[in-house]
Amino acid sequence: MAGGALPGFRDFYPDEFAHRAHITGAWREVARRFAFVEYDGPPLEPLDLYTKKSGEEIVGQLYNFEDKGGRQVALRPEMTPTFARMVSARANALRKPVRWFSIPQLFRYERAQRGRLREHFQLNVDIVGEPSEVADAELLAVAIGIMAELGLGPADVRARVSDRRLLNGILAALGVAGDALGVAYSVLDKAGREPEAVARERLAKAGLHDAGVSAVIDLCAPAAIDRARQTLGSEPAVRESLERFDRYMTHLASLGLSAWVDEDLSIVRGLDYYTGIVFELFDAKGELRAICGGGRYDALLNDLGGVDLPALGFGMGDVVLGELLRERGLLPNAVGSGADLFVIGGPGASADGMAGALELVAALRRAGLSVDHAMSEDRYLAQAPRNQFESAKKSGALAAIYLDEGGLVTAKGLAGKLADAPVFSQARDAVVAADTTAIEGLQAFVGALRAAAATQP
RNA sequence: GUGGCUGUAGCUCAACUGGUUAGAGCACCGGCCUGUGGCGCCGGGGGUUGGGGGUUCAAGUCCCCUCAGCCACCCCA
Repeated sequence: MAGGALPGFRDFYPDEFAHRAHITGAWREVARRFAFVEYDGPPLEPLDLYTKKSGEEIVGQLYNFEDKGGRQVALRPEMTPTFARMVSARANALRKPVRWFSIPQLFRYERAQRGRLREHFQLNVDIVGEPSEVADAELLAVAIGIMAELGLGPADVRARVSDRRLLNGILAALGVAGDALGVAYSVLDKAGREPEAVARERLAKAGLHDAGVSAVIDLCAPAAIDRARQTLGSEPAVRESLERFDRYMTHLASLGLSAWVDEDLSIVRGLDYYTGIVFELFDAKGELRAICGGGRYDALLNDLGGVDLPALGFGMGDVVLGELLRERGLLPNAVGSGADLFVIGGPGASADGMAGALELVAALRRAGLSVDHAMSEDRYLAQAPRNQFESAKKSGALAAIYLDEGGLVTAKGLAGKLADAPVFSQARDAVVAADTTAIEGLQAFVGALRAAAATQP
């Protein structure tokens, strides 16, 4: 279809926006529960904020252009450089540890695919100034807490954890060095996605002998860390990292997260700025891309902002997570307007005409209620009542309200059958005059309907 | 950036080997059954069949280009 959104960009119709709000709402709620505070930065940044550290080749992945002032700019592809700048600028003034989160919309100029668009929303959660592995456990607890908040369990989502320092120690103990080191990282990163034979060939080509090749291949297995505990525990290069990693696992257990977590040395995380414990969240079936990834990057703030503070964080996108929730039927159903009340005509409608309806609408809204109505004199005064009820019902409103006989306004619930529909009447003049008792009565009536609707499937 | 598959109303799909003004259900709008029973009935709007070019008496149907989507690479978020 012509005239749609740009490739890789999404239109959020109300139904889709409700899904997005469901996800971002869970992000905010859990971040708040973990005592993180929200920040944001500009969506458009100087291009060199991203090229300075990553080199010119990253420009191919950026949504960049020259602005009218001749500046080279880019839509932000990630939040970390902005975050690093903001923290660095006030590093001395900020109370440590810093615990911040943000929900930026990020952009990349890449070919769109499933789970991978040119734009997405990504929760960023970061901790700065805390070297203890308790902070690492806390960080993963946030990510898992979000999964639980959205209705996902350990059978749906797995957290895979590793430690770059531990991996480095193990590789050193195995005698992997030089060119082979980079290849070993690549092989681990691609574990399960490339044939073992190809991996072996690449390792051999990098100068490893058969025993070394097999040793690296074995690291891809889930039990690799356990094996290292037994065979390499006494190696000085490994022991310290192993002890730290074990403390981390103990903290996760104390936080009640053991059921979610798998040790897995093949979690390397693409970019090499990670320096310690790293993790990723995947759907348990392994069909989708990673839901979330993060870890410790103790050197990055120094590199980007010139401030030497330990830091760790993760990013969690809305696209893959949304797909998983959709598959599991965990996204909220579509709703109508969600209005509390829909004003329609009634026996008393003709007496006061449209003015009577609008005065009632205005009074109800001043009382804080959400109010919809037909916005047409024809429909209000002339349309058959049953059709007006039909319209009110289709709008998604909880109740219809109309000018009744005897100077009353009557509200009638729209869910279920007529015989069961709750009814509530008040003197019209009292409602329009904002009489406290009348308004509170209506609010209580609406509140009861809302509570009843919330228990429906 | 490379390769493969797909592209008909808002959605799900029809249209025999190319053959009259491209149909249906759902959704939407209006009306009716003089107060809604997740009903019913009548009517309506909406597609230059993704776009462009070509072959043909005739193209949604065949060919080419292009755009978009999906998938696999690449890369990562």
